[in-house]
Amino acid sequence: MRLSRYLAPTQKETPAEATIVSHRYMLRAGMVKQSAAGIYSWLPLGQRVLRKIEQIVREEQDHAGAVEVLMPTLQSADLWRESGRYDDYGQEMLRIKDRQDRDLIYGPTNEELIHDIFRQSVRSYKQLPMNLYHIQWKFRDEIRPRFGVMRGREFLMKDAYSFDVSEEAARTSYNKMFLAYLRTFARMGLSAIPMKADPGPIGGDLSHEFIILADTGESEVFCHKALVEMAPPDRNIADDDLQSVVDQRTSYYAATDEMHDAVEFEKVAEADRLTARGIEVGHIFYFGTKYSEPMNVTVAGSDGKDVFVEGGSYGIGVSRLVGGIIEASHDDDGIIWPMSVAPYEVGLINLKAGDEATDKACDALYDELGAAGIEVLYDDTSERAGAKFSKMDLIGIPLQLIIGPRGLKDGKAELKVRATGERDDISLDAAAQKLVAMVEQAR
RNA sequence: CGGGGUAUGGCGCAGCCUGGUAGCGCACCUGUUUUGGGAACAGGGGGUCGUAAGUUCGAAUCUUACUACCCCGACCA
Repeated sequence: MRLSRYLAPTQKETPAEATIVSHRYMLRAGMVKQSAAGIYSWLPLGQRVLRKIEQIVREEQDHAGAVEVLMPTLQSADLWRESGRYDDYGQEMLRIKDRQDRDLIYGPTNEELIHDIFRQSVRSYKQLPMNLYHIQWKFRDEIRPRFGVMRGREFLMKDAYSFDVSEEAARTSYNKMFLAYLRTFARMGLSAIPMKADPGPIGGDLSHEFIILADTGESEVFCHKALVEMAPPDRNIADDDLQSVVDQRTSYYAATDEMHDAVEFEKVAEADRLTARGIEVGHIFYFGTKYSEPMNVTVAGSDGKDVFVEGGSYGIGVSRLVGGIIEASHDDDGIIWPMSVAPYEVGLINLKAGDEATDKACDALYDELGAAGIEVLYDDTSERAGAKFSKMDLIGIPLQLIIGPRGLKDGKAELKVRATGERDDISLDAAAQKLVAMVEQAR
């Protein structure tokens, strides 16, 4: 993409309302624009990151056997009356009337809707286990939205819902999601720690929050240090082995402040204790028949008798992750995107736009990298060099190729790694090949 | 929802107390000199001062109501 033809309204100054680093950088890098309290427009750079995160989530859900659907944002109030949550959910749920005076709600979550779909379509235990997910905008009318996209009112969430014929089978579904989540976050460069969680209003008795550590996190967390460095689990684990892998991950102490047990924590060797702040990026629940009973969701068991299905739900805050990743990966100059979610993989800086030789060299590399499938943000504007460097660092493009007349005389360009700040001369002829290799290795 | 605050060009702010028809920095446009880490100079464009009503010869400025947004708290993906 040529920057001269793009919408990336970066700013030198920090907007007054942003108090945390991810919000500041998202506004300064021109990724989002606030439209109302807790509601944002996603500008091109933000939209690309959002889509990349969404795609990683999708791939890992698919791989874990979940099946994608898409449910609407608006839902009939009747379904919520059936589950009993129309009255329980409170003012966080946005209620709307249509022109016929029918009650609608803007969905804060989708348990009711998915159970309705399921009960109308699935009749037999033979079709189970089944896990349906979608990635859709949610609305929760928070008392106080804040921290940019970290606690917005409208947010993009992946929510999956598992259906099983027995509690034991449901636990297998739960474990699959548990491990898929660890892989999902690892692919975004995040170390997410599963922590025992309070199931809250969703209900049930088995629940974990996935927390990434960041100084600006909303909750205080306590855990064993080993969890931070733990490698993500293997992608292919036999069903019979799931429990032992999950057990290995949950055997260490890890809890948020509301579930914290100081006595248990004391049993961890002092050098291994970690107290930090964290951001919740995922939350999984097993809730049994909490919805299937009131909504009469049954399948025929192997004995021919109907049984209530055992359910679980699994959420990932996709739009929150955009902020979360920035909180976890930035410096004083701006964002440092992991390659997997970067809006563009390579930033190409033309230090002297308008100079024939420089333009020619840059244009050629832009074409070559594009042809090789690399996503390039090409700064072809006539700004000064310093402004271009600052902007590219602020936006956080992981690899930068800097081309100016000075190096060009010797057939050289400069390759800069955003994360480390390292800059090396590289021959112009070898640049494309080298970049392709680096990008592919880091994807 | 309780407490506090703000609203003036795209962004950051001054002007308000003491009423006289809007200013600064950044950004934007033109030109010149520059040109490797957010250049300098000169010229220029852009604002019904959140909305409505009131007081007044005259309101960004005083009064009232409303709205929006931000911060702290309780609540939450």
